Amino acid sequence: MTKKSIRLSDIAEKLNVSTVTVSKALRDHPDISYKTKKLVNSAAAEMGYTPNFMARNLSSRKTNTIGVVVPKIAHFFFGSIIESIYDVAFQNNYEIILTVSQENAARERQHIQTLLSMKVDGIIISLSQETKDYSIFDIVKARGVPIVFMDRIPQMENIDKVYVDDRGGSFKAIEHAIKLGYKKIAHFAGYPEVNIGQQRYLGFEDAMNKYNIPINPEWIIHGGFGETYGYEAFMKLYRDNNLPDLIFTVTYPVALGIYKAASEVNLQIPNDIDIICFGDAKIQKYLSPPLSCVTQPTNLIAEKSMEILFQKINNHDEKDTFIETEIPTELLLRGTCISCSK
Amino acid sequence: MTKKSIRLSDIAEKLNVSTVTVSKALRDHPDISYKTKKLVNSAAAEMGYTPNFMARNLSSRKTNTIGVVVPKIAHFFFGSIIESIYDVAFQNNYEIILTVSQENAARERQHIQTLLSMKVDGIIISLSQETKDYSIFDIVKARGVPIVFMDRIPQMENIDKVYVDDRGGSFKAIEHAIKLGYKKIAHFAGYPEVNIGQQRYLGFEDAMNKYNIPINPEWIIHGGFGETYGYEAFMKLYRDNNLPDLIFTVTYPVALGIYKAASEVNLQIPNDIDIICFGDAKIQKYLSPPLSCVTQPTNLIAEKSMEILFQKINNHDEKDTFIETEIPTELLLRGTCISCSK
DNA sequence: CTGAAAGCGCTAACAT
DNA sequence: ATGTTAGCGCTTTCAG
Repeated sequence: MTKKSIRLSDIAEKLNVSTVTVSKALRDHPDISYKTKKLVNSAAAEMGYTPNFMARNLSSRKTNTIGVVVPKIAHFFFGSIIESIYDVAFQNNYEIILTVSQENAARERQHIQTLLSMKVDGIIISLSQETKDYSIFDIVKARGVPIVFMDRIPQMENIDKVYVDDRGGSFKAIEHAIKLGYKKIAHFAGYPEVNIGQQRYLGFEDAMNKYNIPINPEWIIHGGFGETYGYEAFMKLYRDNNLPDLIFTVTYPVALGIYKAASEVNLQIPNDIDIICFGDAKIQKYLSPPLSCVTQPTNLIAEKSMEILFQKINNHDEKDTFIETEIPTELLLRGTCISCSK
Repeated sequence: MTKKSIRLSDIAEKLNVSTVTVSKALRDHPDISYKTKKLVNSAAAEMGYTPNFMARNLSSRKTNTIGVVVPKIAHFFFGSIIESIYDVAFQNNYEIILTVSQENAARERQHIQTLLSMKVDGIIISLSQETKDYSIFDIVKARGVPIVFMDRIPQMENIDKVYVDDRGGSFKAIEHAIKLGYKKIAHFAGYPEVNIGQQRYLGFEDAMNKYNIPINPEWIIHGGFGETYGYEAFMKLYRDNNLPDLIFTVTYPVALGIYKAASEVNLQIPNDIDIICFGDAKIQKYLSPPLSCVTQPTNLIAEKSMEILFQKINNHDEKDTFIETEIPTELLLRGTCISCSK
């Protein structure tokens, strides 16, 4: 069994003061004299005192803890975002309770319940790709727990959200490609029900329309956000002998799938088939050729989300104003989509 | 302010029973009749009851929570391990408190303190690369909190640990290379103070010695575990006009740095310079050529660590037996180190 | 099978 | 500047 740890009262007894004095001294409360504080602190250090968060939180009703819900971890985008969130939390003396939905809506719901049980001070969430039922968010709201939606956001009114300029970023990529001379452009579009799938498609459409390039419906392929989908979608077009000149993918793993497929059927990137994707990952620069993309500044997404959350946690008067932040993207050209050989 | 949530006593009052009855019913305690349980459960659901973890844990002295400390998140190896840990935890109804040391020893220490404060039932840790002071682990031990060391383990006696067969894996890789005909083999060896650096070096040495191949000290380069180090170490050898035929790297990011450097100076992999690395990452198969490696089965590492931890949490009698598990590795040959053109 | 009493370790509010 | 009282919401005895 876990050994009994030192309590406030143990220190108090030893010093012949009350527990309240110790409690206040340890928290640097102005009530307490410098001398007493020093005494208490050294006794605490000497005795190896560690505060009990459960007790502290129960009586203070403040946990200094933020709950985070993400669909995945072992993925560059979410990995980077989580790392930034941890950095910001650490700087502000907050702890993170990280939960992973594994793209599963039921699990996501359960995690949110747990976070409420844990009395987190606020929640940051990026939705699973199958989340349709938003009722849990009403519960969160009813509890008065601030929640910020990040990147994968629900179609709801009156929420705080941070997302990248998916539509504008896609537009930039396609416009660039068109100016290069590309006309036969396919889009591997992920799930249209998820906001990022939808918005990125719209950006694609905007650009095609602006330059009066017809969209070939056979070249708009829906599926997921992963490598397998990219691989298979490519193979289908290849088998049908219906390959475009350029493929714009909704995420970089989808592009990775195409790299694999192209190499298997001995097609050269970027000459035989060119690619550009949405989403930045360090590994792209090690690919051959290095993959060009629309960047998603993960650190900005994380920092902005945390900033909004802290604001909501600290100013409860602002309960009825909602903050919506769009993070700008940039076109990052590497070894693909830099010229058109067609 | 966070709204007041439903309490046990609210349900009790409504049902005209005691809070104890409600508490027991909700936890499916055998004391309570089926009829009462049903009544309580439906009332709880209807009223939107969420248990308060703080209160529950404070009185029960069990948190069903495991603390995890890792050096990084946005890294394939740790990302995968963490994901597996979350899976196992979820299946066993445990929560994870994940903390990130960012390879910083002071931060790591502070995180461990926090986990103790949070009264986690157990800890799983992979050390930062600069951790030298092990005294905090004595505190953990004194508190009676089970702790399992994983992959990056300290040089301590009487601890539970899980690690991959670094030495044997390295040996396998180098032996394979030698049999291919390679003799001029360099090793980018990371930090020799960290166990993985040390063991992987020893495996390299074992193989070289077994086949009587002299080790060129200029080709043993120490540094870190990241891309920059790989890049710079390679560039140094290149500038000195002192390149080997094959480089064995301590991690895959180091190999990535070499890919980048080689491409900059127009050297072809694997013909001009061949590579093999320790550590598997999905992206390796998308490199050109696909990078061969010694695998580290992340799921096994995670599962085994959790298994040991649960065992320690549940059987406190086994306090003085320590479990040491070595996870076997395999050689995964892709596009490098598959023939020797020298 | 049910409930009354006590307390987990801490902090907030109110004295002194 | 320090202490007293009360209570956070729950579970654990132990009595009925």
